[in-house]
Amino acid sequence: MLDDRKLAVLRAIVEDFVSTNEPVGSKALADRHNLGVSPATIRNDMAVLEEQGYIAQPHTSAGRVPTDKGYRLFVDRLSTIKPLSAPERRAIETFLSGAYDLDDVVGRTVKLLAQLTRQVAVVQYPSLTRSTVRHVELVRVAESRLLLVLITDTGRVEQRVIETPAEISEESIGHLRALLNTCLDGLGLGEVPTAVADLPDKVGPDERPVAAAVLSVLLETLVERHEEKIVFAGAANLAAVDFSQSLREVLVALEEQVVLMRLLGESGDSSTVTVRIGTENPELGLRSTSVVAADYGVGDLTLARLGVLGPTRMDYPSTMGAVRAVARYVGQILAGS
Amino acid sequence: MLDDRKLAVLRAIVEDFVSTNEPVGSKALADRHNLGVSPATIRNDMAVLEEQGYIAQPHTSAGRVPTDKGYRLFVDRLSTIKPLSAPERRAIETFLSGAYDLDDVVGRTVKLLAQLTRQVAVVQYPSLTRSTVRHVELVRVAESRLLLVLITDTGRVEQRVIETPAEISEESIGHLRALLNTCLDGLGLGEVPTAVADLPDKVGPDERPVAAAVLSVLLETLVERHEEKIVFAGAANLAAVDFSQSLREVLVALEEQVVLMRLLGESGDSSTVTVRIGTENPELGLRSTSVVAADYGVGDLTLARLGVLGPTRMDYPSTMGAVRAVARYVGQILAGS
DNA sequence: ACTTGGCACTCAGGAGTAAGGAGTGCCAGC
DNA sequence: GCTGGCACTCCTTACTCCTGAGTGCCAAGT
Repeated sequence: MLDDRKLAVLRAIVEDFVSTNEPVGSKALADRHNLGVSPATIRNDMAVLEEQGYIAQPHTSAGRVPTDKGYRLFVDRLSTIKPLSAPERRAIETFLSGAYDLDDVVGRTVKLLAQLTRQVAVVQYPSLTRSTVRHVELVRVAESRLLLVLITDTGRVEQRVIETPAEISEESIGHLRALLNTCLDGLGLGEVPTAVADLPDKVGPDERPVAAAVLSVLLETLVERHEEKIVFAGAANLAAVDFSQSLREVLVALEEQVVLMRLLGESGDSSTVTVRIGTENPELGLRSTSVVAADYGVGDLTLARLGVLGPTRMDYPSTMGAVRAVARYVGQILAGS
Repeated sequence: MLDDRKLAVLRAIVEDFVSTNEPVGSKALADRHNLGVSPATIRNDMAVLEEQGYIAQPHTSAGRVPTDKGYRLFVDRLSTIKPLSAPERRAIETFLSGAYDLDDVVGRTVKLLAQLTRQVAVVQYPSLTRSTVRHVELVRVAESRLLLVLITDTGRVEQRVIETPAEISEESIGHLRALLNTCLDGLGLGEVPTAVADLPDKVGPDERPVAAAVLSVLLETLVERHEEKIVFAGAANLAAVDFSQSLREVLVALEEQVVLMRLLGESGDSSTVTVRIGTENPELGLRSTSVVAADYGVGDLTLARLGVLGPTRMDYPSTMGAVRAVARYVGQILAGS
């Protein structure tokens, strides 16, 4: 249906439009790319491409602009992910390895990705549900107040205050702490609820109310934090490209955790980097943006996702390269800490 | 120099300009406010006000617009902070009291303030240096790895991993923990360094290297986290008002922690709410924005600052009211937790 | 059957012009 | 010292015209 030359024309249109941000015409194409044919021939090809919905013209006598469908074809078949340069890789590595806790890793990652792509970067915190328990700590902070600290293997630390129904001895706390740790050590957080279900039966009757209180807070922590945390950076980069009046809509969307969540989407099945273009996007108001996202994790374990949001008119090969590279390095950093 | 009527005229100009965003003329003033004089008289007053630098006209034959100096006079002498309505207060209270840890309090506060003022809200995390130690915890997470958890009275929890030079027994850890807590309990964080200086001398020779390692990490934590964390929300509100091309500059400034820091400024000496207008602002690129900020804290103790950033053309009385109210409620919430 | 040059046509965007109107400054009178 | 009147400024909007990039189509060439 579309021969090689027509595909080459489409690729050229995408590339030119991305770099110039202006509708590209047949003459310009013939000049800048050596396709070996005359503008008239290109015009014929363009007519076909337009008929098939890959390109469109803003108004009758203007050049052509890729449609979402056109970008899709470009991403799927006409481009390859562009790896970062060696200096860029080194820069990423040194910048990320300077981080000293999870917050810092995530914070640095999102800034880095924003800077690298000159777009808005979005990073999801490593999922709690897929981590395992490294340690549980109980600390008495007042007569009838405990602090529960939950440390996971991904470096995440959750803490919650527990109001106990009665005063408790240091002894009881020690007992409970030991019990919890033997019970939970190394368990996936998803398994915690079943593992601790019988905890109150294992302690003496005096300690039972306290154990129950601890338990309920522990479970609550797992549930409430299930709504994952997610951050973004680089909003200023939005102002650079011309988003006309929809800029506001984009900013609104960015400030809504739930929307960001949906934006990154589900873990991609086959390829490492997934791309969602324009109207493929679930959100209204983000119809003119694309999202390039990838999973990151330690080894085979996927922990969360990160990605980039920008105008549909973006440099996909480079952006995909940056996202993939950063995802990998974050995984490495997390594995090492 | 400026009689009462001229001040009234200035006030009217500020109010009208804030609500309409258009240069205000003498006729409109006479109509909308009943100043009891004719447009011609107002014109004479306006000429004086302009000569003194309180107002300016964008071009000959346009209405007048307040200058930074004019806003300053308005804020200082012509307006009073507008208290929030009872429903608003209730909404704040219920919304904030739903928070369950410090991160959540700060997160909710910044969103709330942004929504309330329809501008960009900025909240600084409670200062570590002014808090006191509530509890120090040492947890063994591996053979030669400790986790140091520092809990302050403001609910802030800092944790750091310590690589110990040698293996250590649970016993030693317990000893060190006890020592640290008796040493530090209730102390201001600023006093910690001197208080723990002689710690290695108090333990047995075997434990000395471990104690030293713990100590250095503890001090490091205090220092590194001194660079305060600060967050903002409501960037979308910027897009609503017309910032022309400087929007980008504002967004850039917002993403820079240091700039945000300077923006909130020093704790105000006399009044509760401080206002910095336009060029009074230290940052280039924020020349057309104003910052309304206030301290918040528990009781007499100032913990940090929060505020709002918006166009110089903002509703100062309402904004100041919102900032003051939110600051108070955050203090209450922190005191209660 | 495809490619090519030629040509008439379309239409967005900029320049130039004109009318309208809001607002001012000044002056003379009360 | 306030007020109405009046001439003047100049921004804003609307309208027109023109230019040029780009197209679609056709007939001729390979």
